[in-house]
Amino acid sequence: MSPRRSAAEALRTRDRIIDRSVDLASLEGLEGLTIGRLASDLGLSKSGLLGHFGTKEALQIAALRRAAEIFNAEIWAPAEPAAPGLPRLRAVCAAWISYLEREVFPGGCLFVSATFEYDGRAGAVHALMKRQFHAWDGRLTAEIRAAVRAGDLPADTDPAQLVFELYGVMMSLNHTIQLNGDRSAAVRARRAIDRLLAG
Amino acid sequence: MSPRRSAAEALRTRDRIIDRSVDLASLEGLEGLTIGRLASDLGLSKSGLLGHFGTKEALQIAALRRAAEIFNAEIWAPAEPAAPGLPRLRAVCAAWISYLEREVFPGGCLFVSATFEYDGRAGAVHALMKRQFHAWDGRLTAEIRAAVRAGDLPADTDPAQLVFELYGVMMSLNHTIQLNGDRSAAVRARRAIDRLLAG
DNA sequence: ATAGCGACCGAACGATCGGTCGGTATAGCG
DNA sequence: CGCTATACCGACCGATCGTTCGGTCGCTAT
Repeated sequence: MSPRRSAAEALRTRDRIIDRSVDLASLEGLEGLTIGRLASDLGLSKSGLLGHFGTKEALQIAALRRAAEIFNAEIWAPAEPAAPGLPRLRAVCAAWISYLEREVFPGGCLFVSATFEYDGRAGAVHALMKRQFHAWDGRLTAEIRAAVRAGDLPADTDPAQLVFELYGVMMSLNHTIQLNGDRSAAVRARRAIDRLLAG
Repeated sequence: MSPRRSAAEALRTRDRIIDRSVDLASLEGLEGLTIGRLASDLGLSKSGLLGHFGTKEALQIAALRRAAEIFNAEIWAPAEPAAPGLPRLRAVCAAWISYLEREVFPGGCLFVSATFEYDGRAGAVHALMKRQFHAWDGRLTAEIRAAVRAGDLPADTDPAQLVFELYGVMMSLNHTIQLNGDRSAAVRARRAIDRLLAG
């Protein structure tokens, strides 16, 4: 049926596969993502699709990387113009809540579901996820420290403690939106963040 | 090989199946729980095992119910003797943190993973989970209201807001323990709770 | 003593899983 | 133009999924 595509078109095909993988994985989980379903959704054969990645694990990793790019574009990039420290921290949290509220991923934040799906299992997916969370920990911690230096947060602030609580708010928001379909929980998240970041 | 067991032994068999299901589901997810794996773990045939429940969905529901019993026994029962309101609320949170710290379920709180696994899907499992969360919401809300009436929490406390933030702390704790194996995060959870419940 | 219930087994079902293989047709390069 | 690299397909693999079926055998009630 479909003959060979040009290199440029092949890249677009690969792109479409990853995009659809991210959406499907957010709905069904990274493990529930199946090659057959994905192929039929995109009008490809399983073998043609898998040719782009080799293994399912490689596809999962590609999806996770793409999700990280989207996350960065949604949360960190908009906050970039803000001044380091508390202003940027506030911008990050606002973008984060908005990202959950708008359901950028149809089944909720892919990292939240993936971390609870893969926290126990070993393997490349687990390792990559751990690295990604660690990177975000680092970025958040850096901003918190800057805010403390600037006097915008109390001097005795424990960055790890604050990061821990920030994650909690975001996970609870993701949970409420996805389980109960209650997007208005975003106002509760904003209130919680306001209290956490009050100087 | 194994002949028929008496009715009492059959109940014990059913019990063993459910117990093992809860553990497996906390590690692999309610969907990753497979009949074949479960049967071979317990030295049963797939058909003999499934005969107790009929369908996989019924087994998942039995596992979820059992998990709820354990959760109640771990979190609510120990807090029962405490006075209604803030004392009981503190007891509940302490037991909750301890339950996560001790990893009562080997793969972390089954409800946390299950809610992120099933929040999108329709079906009996989703419905049951939603009901269970709703029940806990109600219990927590009742204690919070009692604490407000007793003057142990500020009069302008929004119970739904507090429940939202309590869930966040527990989810973040579960995440940290399971992804990073860092049980010491329990001290961060206790600090966060102390601040949330400070009069 | 015996009939029947039911817990359990072993074999098999169709479906689907991730993955392999050989072939085909074209795009890009010489 | 011809050559090669490769994007893709269709057929197929063994394994495993949840589920069904017929049969066996011990417990229990008569």
